[in-house]
Amino acid sequence: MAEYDPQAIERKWQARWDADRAFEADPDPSKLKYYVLEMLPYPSGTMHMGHMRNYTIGDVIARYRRMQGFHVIHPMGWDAFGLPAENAAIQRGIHPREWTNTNIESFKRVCRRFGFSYDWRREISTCEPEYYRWNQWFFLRMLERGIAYRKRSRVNWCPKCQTVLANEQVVNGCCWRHEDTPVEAKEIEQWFLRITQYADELLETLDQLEDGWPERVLTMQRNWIGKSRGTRIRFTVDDPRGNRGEFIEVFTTRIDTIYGASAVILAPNHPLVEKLLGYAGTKSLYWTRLLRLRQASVKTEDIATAEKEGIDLGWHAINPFNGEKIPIWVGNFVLMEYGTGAVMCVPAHDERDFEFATKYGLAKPIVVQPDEDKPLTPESLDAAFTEYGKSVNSGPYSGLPSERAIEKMTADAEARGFAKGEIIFRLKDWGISRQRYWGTPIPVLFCEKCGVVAVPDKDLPVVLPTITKFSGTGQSPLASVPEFVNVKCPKCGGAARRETDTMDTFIDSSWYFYRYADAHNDKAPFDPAIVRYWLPVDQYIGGIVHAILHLLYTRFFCKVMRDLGLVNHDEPVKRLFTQGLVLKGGTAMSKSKGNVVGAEDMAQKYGCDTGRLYTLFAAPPEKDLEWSEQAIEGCARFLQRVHRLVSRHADLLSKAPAGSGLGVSLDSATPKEKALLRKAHQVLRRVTNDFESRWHFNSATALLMELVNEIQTQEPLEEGVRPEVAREIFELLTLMLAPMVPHLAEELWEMMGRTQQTLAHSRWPQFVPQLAAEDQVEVVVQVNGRVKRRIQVEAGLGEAELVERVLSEPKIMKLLDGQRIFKRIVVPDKLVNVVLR
RNA sequence: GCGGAAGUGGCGGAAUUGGCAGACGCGCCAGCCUUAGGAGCUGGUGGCCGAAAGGCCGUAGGGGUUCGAGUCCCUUCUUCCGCACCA
Repeated sequence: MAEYDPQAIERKWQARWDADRAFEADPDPSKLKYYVLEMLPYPSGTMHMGHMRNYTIGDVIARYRRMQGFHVIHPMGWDAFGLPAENAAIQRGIHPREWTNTNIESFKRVCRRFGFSYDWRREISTCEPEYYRWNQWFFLRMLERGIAYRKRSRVNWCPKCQTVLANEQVVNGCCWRHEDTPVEAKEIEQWFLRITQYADELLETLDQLEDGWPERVLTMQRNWIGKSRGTRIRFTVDDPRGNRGEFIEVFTTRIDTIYGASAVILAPNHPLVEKLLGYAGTKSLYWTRLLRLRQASVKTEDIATAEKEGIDLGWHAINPFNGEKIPIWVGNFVLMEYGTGAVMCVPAHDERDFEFATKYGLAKPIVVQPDEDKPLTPESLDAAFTEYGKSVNSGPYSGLPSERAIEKMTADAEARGFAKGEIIFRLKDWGISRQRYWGTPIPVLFCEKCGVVAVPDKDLPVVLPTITKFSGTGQSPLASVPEFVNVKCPKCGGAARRETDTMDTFIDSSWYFYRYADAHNDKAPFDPAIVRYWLPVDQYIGGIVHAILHLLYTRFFCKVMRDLGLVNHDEPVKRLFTQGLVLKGGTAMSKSKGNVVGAEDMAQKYGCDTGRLYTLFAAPPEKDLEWSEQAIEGCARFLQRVHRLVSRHADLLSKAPAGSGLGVSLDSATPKEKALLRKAHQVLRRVTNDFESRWHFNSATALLMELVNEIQTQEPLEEGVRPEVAREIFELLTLMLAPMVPHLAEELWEMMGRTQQTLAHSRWPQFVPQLAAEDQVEVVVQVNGRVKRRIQVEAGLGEAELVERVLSEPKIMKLLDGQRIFKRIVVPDKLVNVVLR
C-alpha cells in the first residue's frame, strides 16, 4: 500500500493542471461568469501564512464555483511599486527592480506550490511600463476633466518614508507604515485627485453593497466620507475704527441655536487671526500664546483629551440674527481643515463649547428646551443639551421644534443674504504626489511659456529611468536625472522640465483587477467589451486593513471610469469578504515582529494540502487564527487517514463502474449501506450549505471528518457493502474534499479508477434528500422543559402518534408516575415536552 | 467619550429558524500493538454528587420573555476593532 507522499502528489497534479490549462477561461456569453479576486500582494521578502490563508480562501471559492459550472476568472498579480523596494535599495544597494522581481519570483513560486488555481496568463506587475502607462493615461484623462489638479497645501509628511501621505494613510497621527512615527505638517505643491467630487455618490452607492459587504466596512467608509448638512453663516466683524469689511464665516449644523451664541471662535491658523491682530497692533501681545495654540500635538489621542484653550482677541462679531455683539476668540479645538475654520460658540447646546465657556466664563444662554423633561435653567445646566427640542429665547423662532427652526432660519438667512445651506464632507481630495523614485512617473511637464503641459498620449509611457543612486533625502530622486528632467515642450518646443514626483501606489491597485480581464491590451487599459463580461468582481477577499484606503480609492476609480464611458457599473466589487489575520504569539505575522511562518517551509514540512486544510479548519475565515504546530499535525493525520482509507479499498472500488451509486434503492440496501449513504448525503447537504452561504470551511471540514469516521466504523466494507455503493460514498467524499485539498482529491480520484477527467471541472454532487433521510430518529423527552429521556422511534410520526408512543414508553410512564399532564409540546421527529406544573 | 463586534470545556471551535450545549480537531488519561515510539489502533474526557442507576449545576454576571434560551429582550462587566474636538 503506497504511503501518502504529498510532495510527489502535489507536483504531479500541478503539472497535470498546467498541461490541461485547467484554470484558463475566456469570455463566453453562453456561460455564467464568476470573478473571484484576492487582494494583490505587495511582494516583500517571503510569503507567509497570512497571505496563504487569503489565497486559500479564494481558491476554495474559485474551485467550488468551477465545480458548480460557473465560468470562473481567478487571477493574480503583483503590487510591485512602493517604498520597501526603494528602502532596500538604499540599505543594501540592490536596485528596486531587482529586489522586486526576485520577490515576485519567490511569491509566484509559492503560489504555484500551493496549487492555487490562477489563470497565469492574466498576471500583471504594476511596476512594468505596460501596466503603469495606463496609470498615466488615467491621470491624463482626469487632468482633462479637472479631476486631477495641482495645488499648494499643508500636507502630511512622514519623515521615515521621506514623502507625503494622503489623509487616508495617516493612522492616529502617524504614518500607516510606521505606526510610531508622527507625521509632520509641510507646505508642498502637489497633485490631487478630486475624489470629493464623488463624495456624495461614494456615500450613496454604499447602499447597493449592504448585502455583500461587511457592515463594519460600510460604516467605516460612511464615517470617513463624513457627510454633514448644515449652514454657512456670515458674521460681520464689528470694526469701531473704520469699516474694513471683514467678516467671519462659520459652519454649523445647528443654526437653530444661534441665539445662544456667546462667541465666535477661529482656528489658530485662520487667516483672519493675524489680520485682526495686525489692525489692532496687538500682534506682539498675543503672539507667543497664539504660537502655542498652533503647536497642537499631532497624536489624535492627545488631541481628544487635550484641554481646551483659547485667546480672546479683543474683537467682536455681530450675530446677524439679533445684532448682538459677541467676542471673537481663537480656540485650539477649532480645525482649519474642517468646515470654514471657524465656529459659533453655543455653550448650552454643544459639549465642546460648554467646556470652553465654563473655562473662560462665557455666558451659556439656553435656546433649546427638551420636549418632555422639566425645562433647563441656567442653574441646573451642568452639561450641554445637544439634542433636538423646542426653540426658546430665539426671537421669532421661539416655539418651533428644532427641525423646523433649522429649516426656517436657514431659508430666512438665505433670503437676507448672510447664509447658505450647505453640505460638507470630511473627505478631502486625494493627494497623490510622492517624492520617491519607485512609482509611476506623473506624465506632465512644466514649460516656462505654456505652464503645466500634459504629456501627449502618443508619448506614453513616460518610462521610469533606471537610476543607481538612492539617497532617501526627501528630494524626488528623479530630479537628479537630467536626461529625464530636461525635455522639450510638446506645445511650443521650448525648454521644459518634467514633473519629478511619482504617483501614490494606491493608484496602481485602484484598477488592477480590470486589467486582469484584458491584461495584454496595448491600445487601451482594457477592452470595455471584455470588462463588461467579467466585471464587476463577484467576490473580493482581503484584509480589513484596506477597509478605507484601497477600497475607497478603487470605488472612486470605478466611478471615474464609468464617467469616461469605459465601464457601465457603479460599484466595482459586489461582495467583499474580510478574512482574519494569522497570528503567532497573539500578534499578526509580520517580518518586523519576527514571527512569520513561511508558507514554503510549511509546505515542505507537511505538504500544501495539509497547510490549506489547517487554515480552513482552525477557525472560520473571518476570524483571526492562532498558528499552532500541534493542530496542523491533526490535519496531516486526517489526510493520511483518508489516503489510507482509499488505498485500502481500491480493490473494492475498482469492481464498480464509475458513478453507479445513484441508482441504489434504499429498499434493497443493507444496514451498512443505508448508514453510509445517509451519512454521506447528510454531510453533503451541510457542506454545500457551508460553501454556499457562509463559507464556514471549518465546519465543512469537521463534517468530512465525520464522514470518514463513519466509513471507518462501518469497516470491513467488503462485508455488506456492494462495490457500487462504496464507490458512491468515496466519490462523494472526494468531490467534497476537492475544493479544499485539491491535490489529494485528484490522487484519490485516480486511485478509484477515474482517469478521464481531473476534478477541476467535475460537477459538485447533487444532494438527494431521500438518501439522507433517517428512518429511525431519537426523540428527546422533556418534563417541564428539562431533558429527561431519549427514545428511538421511526421517523415521520404525526404529533398525536408521537405523543402516544412517548407516553406509552415504560421508562417515561415511570418518570411521570401518573401525574396530571397540563400541556404537551411536540416537535415532530425531535422533541416532546410534557408540562406537569 | 461615541459607534460596532464578540464573550461557550484545558485549547481552536460546533450548535441553519428559540427545540439533545460542547460536533470536529488539539491536548490529556487508560489500554492494545511494538525492541522502541514524537508512528498506528481502541476507549474515555464540561463540573459536582454517586458503586451504579441516576441526580444537580453549567454557554462572562444579574434580571426578564417562553412549555423550552448559547440563541430573543433589559442590564452590568470584560475583550477586541473603528472613530475620536467633524462644529
